[in-house]
Amino acid sequence: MKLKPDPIAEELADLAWAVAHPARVQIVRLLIGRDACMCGEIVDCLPLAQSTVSQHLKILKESGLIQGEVDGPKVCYCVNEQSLARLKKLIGDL
Amino acid sequence: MKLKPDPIAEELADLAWAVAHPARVQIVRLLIGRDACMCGEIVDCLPLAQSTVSQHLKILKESGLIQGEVDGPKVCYCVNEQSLARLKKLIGDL
DNA sequence: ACACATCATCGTCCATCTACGATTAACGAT
DNA sequence: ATCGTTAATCGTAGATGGACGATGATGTGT
Repeated sequence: MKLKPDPIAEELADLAWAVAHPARVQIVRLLIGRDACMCGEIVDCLPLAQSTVSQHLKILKESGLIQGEVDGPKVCYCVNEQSLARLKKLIGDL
Repeated sequence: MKLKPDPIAEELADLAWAVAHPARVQIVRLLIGRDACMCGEIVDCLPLAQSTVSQHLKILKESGLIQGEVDGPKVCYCVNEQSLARLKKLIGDL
């Protein structure tokens, strides 16, 4: 009767968690819209301190939804299409 | 350049937040699978205390994803198809 | 009225989130 | 080598989440 720990439920929860904050939703949409974006631009677009944005980026990175490429002193972020597709599928299949 | 507070980002974040926990994902799937379910059954299916499950149900209810109908001393929960569809659309449109 | 069952709420504890300023690390340019 | 830029990390503070047991509220049945 008891449900077992469900890996898919956890995967979905983790991905959903990544977008469970307005700032992170905006970051993801920003990256989708622009295809790629430097960290500084993202900071400029949000009413948050640089360190706070960096934390949100870290959360998104850990979820796999986005990835960052170091480009000299800058970091260029873009969405990970596979993870995004995975999120869409898991939600869509609910 | 600054993004304005985005109502849709907040709506998405709120709905995503509702399913940003494995137990809540399992509850939602349970309700989808059974179409409707008493609170007690849900408690029996999860390895959590009754009060904890009740809290998760409250969160899901506040998000709009599920709704509960009082049926005597029991409460029958079911998914709110509209909210679920809304979540799917918001995620799908990302 | 009373006992029982069902579920919500309260109080508590610990962990994590969110936000910030300050600092550090890494790189380019002069 | 040093300075300025960029971004991550550290440290901190306050708020919230998640878990539980205990209690309260509501309704059913005897």
